[in-house]
Amino acid sequence: MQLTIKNKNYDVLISELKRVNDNKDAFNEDEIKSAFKTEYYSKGESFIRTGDVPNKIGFIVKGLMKYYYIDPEGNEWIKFFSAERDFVASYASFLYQIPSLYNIEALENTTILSINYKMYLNNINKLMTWCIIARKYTEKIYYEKEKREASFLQKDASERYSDFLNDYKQLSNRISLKDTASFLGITPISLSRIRNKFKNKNG
Amino acid sequence: MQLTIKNKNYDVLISELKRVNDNKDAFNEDEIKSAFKTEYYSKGESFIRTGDVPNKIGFIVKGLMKYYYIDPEGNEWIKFFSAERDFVASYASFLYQIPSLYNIEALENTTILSINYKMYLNNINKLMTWCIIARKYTEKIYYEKEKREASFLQKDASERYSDFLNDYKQLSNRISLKDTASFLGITPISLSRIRNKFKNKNG
DNA sequence: GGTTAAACTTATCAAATGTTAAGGCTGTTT
DNA sequence: AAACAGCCTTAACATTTGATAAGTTTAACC
Repeated sequence: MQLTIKNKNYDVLISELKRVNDNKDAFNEDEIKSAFKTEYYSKGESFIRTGDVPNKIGFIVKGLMKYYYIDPEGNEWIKFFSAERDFVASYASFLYQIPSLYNIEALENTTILSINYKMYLNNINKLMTWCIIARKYTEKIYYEKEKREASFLQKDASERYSDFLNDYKQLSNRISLKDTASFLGITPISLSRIRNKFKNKNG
Repeated sequence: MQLTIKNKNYDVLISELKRVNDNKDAFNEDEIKSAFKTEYYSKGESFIRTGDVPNKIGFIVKGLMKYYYIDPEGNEWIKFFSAERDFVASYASFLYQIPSLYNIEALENTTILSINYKMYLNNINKLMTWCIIARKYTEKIYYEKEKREASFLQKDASERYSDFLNDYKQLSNRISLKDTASFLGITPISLSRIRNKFKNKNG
């Protein structure tokens, strides 16, 4: 029974890897199973803590996680959300094996498949397919950062909120106002005001 | 004579590629010369224009370029500066072969070595070394975007300006107030006020 | 040398966002 | 049921930033 569930988890990962690799059959289940282990994180538990050197990358089978910085005043600033079929990692810190600049924490009970640094290095340096996948993943998250940069440069908080509702349509109702504000780089109070304006405009 | 100059240009590129590739000798001059062509851009000329599908990536031998969005009101918002020994590209658009979302323009007379899309694809898909270099380059610019995201989330304009002076020590006096403000996501007037405050504090 | 255009500064007022404080609502704990 | 904590809203005031306008400096051009 447990085995069946685990196989399903691996199926999700394999189908995602295949998709990224242009649906070429470059992986078999045994390869994946030996590299990735299943882990569970309850709501509120951390996948990575600020200051730790990350030793793994995860793939989310089910659930939702937030990435956040903590500033000198102790405030959280969320840089990213990851949900089903996303990878989850303090990526730059993992690559350079330096302390993570941010926490990654489960917002819901979350199931992941994780691969450790040693296994990652073996794969990335020896297998062209893995290198392609790693590069494409990096390109994807780079593109997301680039879009986010553009919105910080050009748009005010109202516009960024409006974009957030579009970009994270399905996810946005799983995320609290406080966390949404944190993601937008404003205070919860400011976001509450913005919502109020929207309500008055559209109602 | 011209040949000598060109060889020097290639030397800079080769040494940079070697550095990225952990100083392994994976390139020879002929390989590089057949892939990269020398181009010159005068101050004010564009390397890529908004809306064009980028057909090349450049390596700056000498000079300085700015990357900028143009918003609906016609204002420039600078996302990045590239100078000597940097690659220069509308990278995401180049990779996906979609129209560039921003302009890249020379702030000084600039010499680059450029590689076109076809040549890039040949190399990236066949040669492991190129794949590694492309991945590392992507990782590097991703890391820069990540730092920039953190500063937009956590810091106000004064702090961002102060960080800019540190991060771009050598470059900052080659960049105008207007362009600096644009890079920081504020108006030139606002930056002028911030400078004034700094002056009064430290003088 | 004089003209012009662009860059930079300063001032004033308006709008957006932060800060502090208070109160309501919800779900949890005891 | 009562107490409590966390989330959300609202209000009042302070600060930051934007918008407009005017004036100065700088640099380029004729």
